[in-house]
Amino acid sequence: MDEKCSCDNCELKELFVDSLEEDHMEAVCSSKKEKDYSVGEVILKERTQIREFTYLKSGLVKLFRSDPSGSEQIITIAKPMDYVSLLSVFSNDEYNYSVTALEDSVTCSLNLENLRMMMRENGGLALSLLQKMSRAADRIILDTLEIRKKHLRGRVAYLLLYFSDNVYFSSEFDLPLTRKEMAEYVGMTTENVIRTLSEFRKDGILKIYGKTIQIVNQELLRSISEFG
Amino acid sequence: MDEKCSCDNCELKELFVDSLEEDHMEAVCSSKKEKDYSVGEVILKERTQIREFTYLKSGLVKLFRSDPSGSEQIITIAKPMDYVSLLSVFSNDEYNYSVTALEDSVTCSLNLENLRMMMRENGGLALSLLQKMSRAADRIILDTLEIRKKHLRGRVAYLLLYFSDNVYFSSEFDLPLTRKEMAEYVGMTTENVIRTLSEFRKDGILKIYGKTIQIVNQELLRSISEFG
DNA sequence: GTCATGATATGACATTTATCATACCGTGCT
DNA sequence: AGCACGGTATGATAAATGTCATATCATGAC
Repeated sequence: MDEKCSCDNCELKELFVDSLEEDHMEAVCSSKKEKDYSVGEVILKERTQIREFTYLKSGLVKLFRSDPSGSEQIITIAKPMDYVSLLSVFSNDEYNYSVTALEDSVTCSLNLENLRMMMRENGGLALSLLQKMSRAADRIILDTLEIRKKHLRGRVAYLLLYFSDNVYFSSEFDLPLTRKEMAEYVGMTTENVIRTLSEFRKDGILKIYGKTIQIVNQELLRSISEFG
Repeated sequence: MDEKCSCDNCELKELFVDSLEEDHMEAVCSSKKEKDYSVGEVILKERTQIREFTYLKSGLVKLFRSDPSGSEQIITIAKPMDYVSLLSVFSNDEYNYSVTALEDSVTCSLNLENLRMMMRENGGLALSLLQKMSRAADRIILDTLEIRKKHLRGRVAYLLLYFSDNVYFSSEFDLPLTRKEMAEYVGMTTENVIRTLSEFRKDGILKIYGKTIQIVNQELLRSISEFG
């Protein structure tokens, strides 16, 4: 909750900047709600009313669905600008997925009705937003298909490379997920995630110190991800 | 290819009707291209330039991706109003999926640049379209997660019920997919699709006459789909 | 510090699923 | 008619994956 207007250093501003006149920008800025979350906190919960359009300013989050039986499926891991609500904000009354923070995160929310109104008045804004959200949905669909094609080793490799290439930009990083969550993301059991990581370690592909992963043989990991 | 304006009986018209003034509606109508496809024909091909916004007026299509290795993954089966291009039209230069007709189908295409322009000028249209496309993308994501949770029997049951409940509205229908395509959709092998169908027949759940399926024990099929 | 708890780890085993071989059937082609 | 071809079908077997049991380790609560 920031009283002053902090939109100037918000990455989402680029969407609005060409689209909105100054006075509208003021309106956006004054109605927005910024919130801080620490690791593990729930950002939003499935089956609750959608009243806001939420996007991620900083941090890392997981989107997931939970079963009556208690099991969870992770839909995607999203970083800033990957997560600008999801499509359902414009087609559903209730969220059909939950979001929790994997790292300390900051979100910013706009009143959904206001945003709809702005979009109606300003097609350029609508189009920009559509494009952003399309990219996110596209990535989810393609990633899911990609993962489904692979065997266990390929799935784990894919996930590790995702973090290395797209989130941390380093061959060494701290996993933001537990082994269980990794399993929920790529659709396998916790034991098999652990086993596969151990195999990679034994094969000299990784060094593992608890949650810290160091990718030693990137070539090999990449070829396992693509097919192995 | 229709010379006269046939938009009056197009289901998509509802999107435009409240949004566009008469003269714009004329523009849409005159620039649109309607095309007929018969079973098996390619409607669009992945890795080709996106120049049009395409939606399905009638028929049934499959969206799929193909591998260098030759294997195909079906992303979704879509009927009219399920398929209004896909999100990528607004975020990509090239299609990342192909579409072919499972039944005789009619598509209608608008020039994408024109549509963009209309959306920029008319936020209401943009918002309506966003909503339609959101629903489609949402369904793909949720279906994929749903299918991933299930075992073979559950997957086949789910697929059969999809056709019965959402496409043909009858307990007896002709499968628009080969067994191989069913396998490509739900992520299993052709042999196992066939085997599972045979099991269902032996268990008295289905009657099978080639491509014609009759669901005899719907209760049981439904419980297998949910979990069994 | 001790305890409880959940995460990580590994092995043995059961189950599920894929692969390979083979056969049959229908359709279109000549 | 005869043939080639792709779809359907089934069984035997191999491979991949899940389940269950158990152990260790780290962490936070008290």
